[in-house]
Amino acid sequence: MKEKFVIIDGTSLVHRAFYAIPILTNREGVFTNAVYGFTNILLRIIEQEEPKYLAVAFDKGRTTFRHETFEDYKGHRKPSPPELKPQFALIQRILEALNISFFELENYEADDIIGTFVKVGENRGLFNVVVSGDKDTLQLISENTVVLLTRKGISQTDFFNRSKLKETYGLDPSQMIDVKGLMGDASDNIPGVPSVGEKTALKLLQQYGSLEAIYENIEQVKGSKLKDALLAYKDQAFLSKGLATIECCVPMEFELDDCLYKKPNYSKLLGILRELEFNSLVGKFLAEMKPEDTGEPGVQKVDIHEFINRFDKRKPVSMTLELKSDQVTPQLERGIMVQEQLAVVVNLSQEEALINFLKKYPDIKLITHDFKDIYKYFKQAGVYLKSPQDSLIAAYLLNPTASNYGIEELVLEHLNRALPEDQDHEKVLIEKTAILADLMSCLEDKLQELEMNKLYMEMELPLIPILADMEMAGVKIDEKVLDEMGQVLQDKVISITQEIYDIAGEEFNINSPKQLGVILFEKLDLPVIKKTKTGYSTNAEVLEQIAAVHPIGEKLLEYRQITKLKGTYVDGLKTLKNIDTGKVHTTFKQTITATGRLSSVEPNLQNIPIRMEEGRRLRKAFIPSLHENTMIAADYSQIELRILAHLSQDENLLDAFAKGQDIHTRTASEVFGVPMDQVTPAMRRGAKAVNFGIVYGISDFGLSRDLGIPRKEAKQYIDQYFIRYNGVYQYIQKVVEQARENGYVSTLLNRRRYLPDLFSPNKGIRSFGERAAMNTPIQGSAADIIKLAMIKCHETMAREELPVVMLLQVHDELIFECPQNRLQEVAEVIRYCMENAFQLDVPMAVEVKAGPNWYDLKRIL
DNA sequence: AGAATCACG
DNA sequence: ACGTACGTGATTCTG
Repeated sequence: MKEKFVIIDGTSLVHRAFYAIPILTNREGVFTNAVYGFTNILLRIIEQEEPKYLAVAFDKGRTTFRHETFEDYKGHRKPSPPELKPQFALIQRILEALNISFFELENYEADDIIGTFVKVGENRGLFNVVVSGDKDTLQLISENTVVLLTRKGISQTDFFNRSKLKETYGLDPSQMIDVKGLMGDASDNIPGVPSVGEKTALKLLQQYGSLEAIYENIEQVKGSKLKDALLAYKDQAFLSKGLATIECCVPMEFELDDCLYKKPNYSKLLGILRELEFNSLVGKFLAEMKPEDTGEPGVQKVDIHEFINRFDKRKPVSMTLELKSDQVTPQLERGIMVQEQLAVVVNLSQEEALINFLKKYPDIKLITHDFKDIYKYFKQAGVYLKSPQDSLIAAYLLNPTASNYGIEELVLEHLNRALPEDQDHEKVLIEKTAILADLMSCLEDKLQELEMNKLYMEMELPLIPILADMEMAGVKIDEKVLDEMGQVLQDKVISITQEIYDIAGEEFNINSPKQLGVILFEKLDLPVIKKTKTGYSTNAEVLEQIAAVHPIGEKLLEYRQITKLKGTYVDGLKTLKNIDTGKVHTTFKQTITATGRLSSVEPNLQNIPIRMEEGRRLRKAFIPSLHENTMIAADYSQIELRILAHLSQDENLLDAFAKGQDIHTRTASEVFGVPMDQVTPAMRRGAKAVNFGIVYGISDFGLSRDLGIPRKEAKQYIDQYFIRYNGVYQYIQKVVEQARENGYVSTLLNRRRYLPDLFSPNKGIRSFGERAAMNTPIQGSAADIIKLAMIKCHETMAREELPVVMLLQVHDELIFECPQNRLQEVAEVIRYCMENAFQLDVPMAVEVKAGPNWYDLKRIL
């Protein structure tokens, strides 16, 4: 078996890939479709052919013509789309990382380099495999050279050797250039003989053998038109043949050994693949990597006692815990601690030693990845940990829109290094824990550089135990309230279901938008108002319009409302209520949102109904955990518009807040040009929608939809708003402009969000990025401020030893419970902390309410 | 797994 | 002439 030399036509494969793969960009807006397609076909060929030697050739420079003779056709090669040039650069980086040699030579085409390699390969007795999308390369076929031709697209290749070529075209390899000479090649700007296509060219050559022979026997050629064409374009035919001939001795220094196929440089490769977001390829290479490829120094595994004896209490300890998660009492499955070369694995049987160790050294500097769980575990065991570092939080701050904050991914991204793959789960855990120290110091450096250290150290880190305490505290649920509501709702569901079936004249699954669509728009023949990707839209907006013309609309709206309440809230809350505590213990996620807000899951307590009275009553089920306690809800009034006033320094907006005016009434007065005392409720409603729109990154379409007014009118509102609040207009322009310059936007406390969408070629996506650029500084700054308020509340309450528990955060409000007899005192502290969390150029107003449950709340401050 | 829908700020 | 409000999570249906 001869050794294989695989020679790849990089240029033609990249072009094929570009057209075959749908547009693809990474989150920085870089086009990657050709890179992706090319890399995939390259890897597939390597896998399939197992080459000993491998080389990739590219065109370079003005390569339109091999021989600069053809005056009439001195045109240009079809220009590459502008997106393709950067992709070539990326591909060359990938090839470098793969340790694959690639070649390009000024003024030569890839074909010529390939021809030269084939010749070298033949001389050395190798078996050559040429891979190309270009039929020109078929001329290189010989006993020891075959060609793999990509078919339409790139997903498949056709194999050509001598006999396959004969079978397909009835010709020998050397005759392929004669074919080109006759028929030409538009994509290569080879003219050929006009009116001669593939069929005619093949027929002529099968008959006569070569271009020369055809002209020697030109009188015998059948068809006078064909004969005339051949004679008229004789010179052009021979020139075309010359153009199609691949040169086999380009002047290039080249050692075959340079092309030896080697293993990739994994860390470099994974770095690039990560950057391009080729996650499936990242996975593929992670899987094939061997531990020795990373050069990771080993750590020494010792038992917990030896660890305690040998560790240095001044130096940080990395820790990861595997916990069976229960919000209140997490169970330890395995714990790992690493300090420099020292590692320990703790299982359940040594739990006590672990806890005692941290009891003894509670101030030890911990490096963690998700400290909240660790804090909760030790708190439950009676140990209050301090001074942590948290690589999860740090990584989130560096890029809040990442999809994955796993240790492996972060190590790849930030350290440009891959963790070893290992079957042994424990080894992997030790490796992951060991690398946290390196990862953390890298993340800290980056935070420092972006001036985000304060945000990290003084806001997000101190927030972790506060969130943990809230989760562990939980909110007491009065199940009787839920049961009663559940029963009422259940009865209603049954009767409404029946009514809907009666109107529809048949039974169907009302929960299925698809089936519902058929009933509404086909059976009942109601007007189709809106369509979704998959069919008819049946959302509330549509149903409301149907309700105006048909009784089924009203019923469906009611059905939706009731089943939502029953399913998501009544039943959902009941299943998530903890049997031991009688409470629901939500989990606050600190690393989910793009803007810096928290999110709440299992259950989500940030979306308990309030807007509709029927749903709002659910809040009666949320009660204080002790009889003597009362619920407190403190919310910021108009925090986002106040932040807008601060950020934009708009005189009108600043003035409105300085005077303590109702902001929507003031806006109505400005937009509709009437005095404040003549603003009607309808005007105020319109102004409120405009204010919302401003915060969201306004469009006339959105506003018109929200208010149910013509788009033109909505546009007038917006124009008028921007005339009256010109500072806001200037600010929004500036934010978007700077976002485009920097690629990111920032909040008051320097939280950052990158916005690659701003650079999308897709206009829709781009406008989306622009609206996000407008909204994020506002929403994100509000998130900053309430987080500061939480810290300030927590600190003050601890210092003053107030008997109050923080239960929930709902974006602009905080929920607490405290003994009824301390209510006034506690409420004052809450309001003070919230109003003074951060100094804006407008006053901050906080409303405090209290009551026996989350529903019956009365204003007390 | 993704789409559709709807609950919240 | 497009397609659009910003940020989330839970449930249900469907391919």
